[in-house]
Amino acid sequence: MTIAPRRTRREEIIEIAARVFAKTGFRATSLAEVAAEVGVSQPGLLHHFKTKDALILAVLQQRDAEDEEWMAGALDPDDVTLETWVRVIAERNLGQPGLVRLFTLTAAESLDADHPAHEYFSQRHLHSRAALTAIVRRDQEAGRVHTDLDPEVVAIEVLAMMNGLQLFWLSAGDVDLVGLLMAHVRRYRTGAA
Amino acid sequence: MTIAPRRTRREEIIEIAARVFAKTGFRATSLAEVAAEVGVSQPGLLHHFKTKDALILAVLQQRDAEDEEWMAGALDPDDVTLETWVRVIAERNLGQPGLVRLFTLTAAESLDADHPAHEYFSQRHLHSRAALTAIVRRDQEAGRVHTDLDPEVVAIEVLAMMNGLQLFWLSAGDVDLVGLLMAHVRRYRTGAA
DNA sequence: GTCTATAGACAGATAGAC
DNA sequence: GTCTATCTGTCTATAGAC
Repeated sequence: MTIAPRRTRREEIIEIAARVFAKTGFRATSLAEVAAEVGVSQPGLLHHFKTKDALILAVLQQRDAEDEEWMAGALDPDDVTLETWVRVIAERNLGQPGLVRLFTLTAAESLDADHPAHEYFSQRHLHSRAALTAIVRRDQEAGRVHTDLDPEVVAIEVLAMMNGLQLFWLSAGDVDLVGLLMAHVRRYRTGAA
Repeated sequence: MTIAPRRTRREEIIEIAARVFAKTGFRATSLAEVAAEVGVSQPGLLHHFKTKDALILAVLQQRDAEDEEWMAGALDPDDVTLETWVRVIAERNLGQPGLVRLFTLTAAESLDADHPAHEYFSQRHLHSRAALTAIVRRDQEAGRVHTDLDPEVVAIEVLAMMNGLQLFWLSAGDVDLVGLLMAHVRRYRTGAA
């Protein structure tokens, strides 16, 4: 007899906190707001996360873990190309503006060295760049991407474009996130104009 | 006999507030922090700006006014090209990481409709896109940029790339902001690979 | 595991003296 | 134009009952 996969209160808090932090960021959001959304008292919330800092870190790590799990299901690691990688992420983000906003806002906030997620985002940026560089390099070896391009440059360009377009997309609503990204990425293709 | 251009207290406050808001953003920064840096009491600061909201708006508008004035001196409006426009802005930003951070952080914060600068940044984004689109269109007419590209798409791509690269540049320090931007923009050139 | 109560610090804004 | 004093509200975190 299997036990039904019941969502723990901790998981529930993380999910709701992600939504609330996405609106006003970490620093300007009070634990009381999160607690009210969850339906517990504010000290009740602190029973599950000792400090506010611990909560935002748990939120970010949980989201990364879910993304990683989802990516593993959506893409065969041996078969990832720059174009498939970008498409899969962009299409997923399209349906989750709240999460995009959480990361856009928290990444900017965390530029401050005193921010609890400062180190987290520094590492995240470096890790993203390295991971995408590896994908680009393999595309070049397979003849899919121009070999006279520096793979590290392509990687940072693509990531910058994703972040930058997301800000406009969140701001305006007339932005074709997936279309613009794919059009951009196609220009790295061998044989592109 | 000319009167020496004396900096008013109001201007001094705006300049210092820009620096303080750049570190922790608008919402998480207290008026007391700004006042302490200026060297006045917190009510003394509110004598010059009735509310905190009024202060951030004054800061942003002042910075825009200074940028516009500086641009007018650096570029002949009849002679601006995509490449010169991007180079001039990127090289200026290189020497003002604090201001770049102020706009990066405040733009993200202001995605919230309740933020005092929400409308300001919405308009700013639209205005930037329109202005750069016009420059690209003129480049196309002069044969400097591929005519099979949509000028609105080029404009939003370039702005997204600028914003995105600035975030990495602020985060990591190993990012060649000007070099990466110019390399990107050159790909729109007629005759580019 | 969740609550009430509260400590202790800090917020933005106002009143009124000088 | 700048100050001190203060109002009123909010914040994170803790203590301790149930």
